[in-house]
Amino acid sequence: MIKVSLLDSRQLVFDHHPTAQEIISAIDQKLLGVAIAATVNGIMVDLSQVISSDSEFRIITISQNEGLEILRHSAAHLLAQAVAELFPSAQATVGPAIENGFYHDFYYPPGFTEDDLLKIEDKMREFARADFSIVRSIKSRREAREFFAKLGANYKVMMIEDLPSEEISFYSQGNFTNACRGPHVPSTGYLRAFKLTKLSGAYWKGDAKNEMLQRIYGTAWVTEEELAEYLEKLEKAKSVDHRIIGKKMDLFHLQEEAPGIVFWHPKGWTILSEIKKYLADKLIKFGYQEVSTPIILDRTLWEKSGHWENYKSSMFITESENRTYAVKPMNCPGKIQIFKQGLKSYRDLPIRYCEFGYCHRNEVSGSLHGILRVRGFTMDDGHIFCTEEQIAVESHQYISQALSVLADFGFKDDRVTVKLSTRPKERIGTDAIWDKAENALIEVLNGHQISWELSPGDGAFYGPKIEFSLHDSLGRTWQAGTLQVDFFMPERLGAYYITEAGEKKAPILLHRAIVGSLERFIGILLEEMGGDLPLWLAPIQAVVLNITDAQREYGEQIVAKIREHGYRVISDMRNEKVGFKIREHSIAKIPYILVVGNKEMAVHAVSVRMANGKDLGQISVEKLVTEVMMSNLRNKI
RNA sequence: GCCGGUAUAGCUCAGUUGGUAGAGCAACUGAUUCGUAAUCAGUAGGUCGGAGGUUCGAUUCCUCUUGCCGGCACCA
Repeated sequence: MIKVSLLDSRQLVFDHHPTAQEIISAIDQKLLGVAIAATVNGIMVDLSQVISSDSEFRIITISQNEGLEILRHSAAHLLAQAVAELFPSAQATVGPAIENGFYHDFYYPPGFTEDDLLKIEDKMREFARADFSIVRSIKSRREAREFFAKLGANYKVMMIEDLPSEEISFYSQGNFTNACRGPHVPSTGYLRAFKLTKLSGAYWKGDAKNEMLQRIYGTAWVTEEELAEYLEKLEKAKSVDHRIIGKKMDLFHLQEEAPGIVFWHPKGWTILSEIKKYLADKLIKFGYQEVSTPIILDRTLWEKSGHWENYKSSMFITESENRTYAVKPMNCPGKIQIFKQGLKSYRDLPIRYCEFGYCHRNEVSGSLHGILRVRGFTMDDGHIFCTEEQIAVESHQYISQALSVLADFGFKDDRVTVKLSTRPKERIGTDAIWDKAENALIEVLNGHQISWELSPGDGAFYGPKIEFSLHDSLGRTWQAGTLQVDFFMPERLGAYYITEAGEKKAPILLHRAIVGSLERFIGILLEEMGGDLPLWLAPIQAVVLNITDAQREYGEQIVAKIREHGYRVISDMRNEKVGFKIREHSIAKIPYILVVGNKEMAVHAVSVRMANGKDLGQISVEKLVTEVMMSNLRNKI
């Protein structure tokens, strides 16, 4: 008895080894065929190949993800087929499956328009309805090259040259044939739920030095329901976009005169200040001393540090009285100047400075994104001057501290991606030093109960780094915290300490941040919480509203009383109905809505309603501020 | 920076063969004094992102430009 498991968790049972055709006919076409794949002599193939040969084979089940990947890859082929039909001069290049969908790149200098996208999608549906069989065949490298050369498909010829194998598999559907590793669904009719989503440019081989191709993105699912669900999810994610929340909650704005530099409104600045206060307090407890360094520094300092050479084009430069200055893109050269004041002994190390430095980087225009990627940002920057022997302990502490801080904001391990970025092509220092630094970080990472991944070549020019990344509402990742080992900068800037043996030696510098840019962190936090900030971060923590003018004076007394206890409270004594006011403040996400009417005034109390609609009933003002709100404040999250 | 979009009232958006613009919400004024997510009526509000061009006439067509959006590339 042979069991065949399908993606929708049905099982088919055969009393003999079924052929692929038998399996396909046993599957209700309205359900799913892509669930199955087969192995022939242990090599995974797709059913179209099995149909074309009489080999013995064994049915295996594949995971839903693998099935979807095959489906999406086939959707990319369908897209290429449609483009080939409608735009014969467009040359197809690569078209892989990606998370939630697929894309395909084309060399097509005139460029596609959004109208073209609709036409292409229609053509794809037409071809899907035609239900072309997808048939696999093999060509030699020479045959493959000739095949594409005849079509004038130069990019395909280049791709063939790059393939290691001499035997190249091809897939045909209708009159469209493409080289492809496969596997694919058996026929185009399996593609039922797909949609082209966006149009973009992308560099050939991902290199900005190469020509730009046209990239068409799409999404594909097994069923129409799943497709609709996915599109709905995307819509929903848009509603928690930090840019929209920021506007609705009146937190900040950006304007044309300062692209990428934030105007913080009172409420937004309150959030930033609270986070800064929290972090400053934590850092003191972690053994740091807070400092502040100049925002504008002479060019010669940046030349010594190496930034002038490496990042001049993205630094803001200013001149005065024949001197050239740069607005600081980072805080380390400044902090090194503080370290250099006075003579330091090995006994003083480690020295930990922290600084909430306001840095500016002239990021290229296309990279700006709300407050997640800006040109002016506040870093929770910290620098540890230490000996080589202290690297491990300090790094270890940093990771524990970073994880605990992120957890305080509600980011559990699964919301955080940890990466180790190693030596880049452009770098300073010898390989031996890089080996040492990278190995030190690997050891530290392995000493923690966290999963991490390697990101080769992504380190800074002066050292490797550990990165903590967070995700936005659409799943894009943004770097937050980072720890960077730097063997070079203190030396370049002439910083040293006196060793036990009485010699001068440059300290190791650990650059580290936990939330990174406060701007970015707030953006992510807003998206993560959908704007529902915990009490300690809420810009306005309570609002007192009256029912009629009779309680106006009483209401103002309550406001004064709550404010005395240090809470951010406002009054709303407008001549409006209670329902109207409650609605407004609920939308504004004020955690405590306090209603005062004659009943409350009589017993010196307030009626407490939470923003989420929960009614706590009448509570005395004293109890509210000393117990109810206080206990909520203690819960960080 | 590159590719493709996009910019209309404080906000969200309408506005097609080119004839100087509308709605809802917000704001303001008046009435209403009300018990847990929208009381009613009225008023005001825009050199249609900026510059140039075509035209008798441009929010609309063309060119340039700036910001923003989605990707690509970049991210010390």
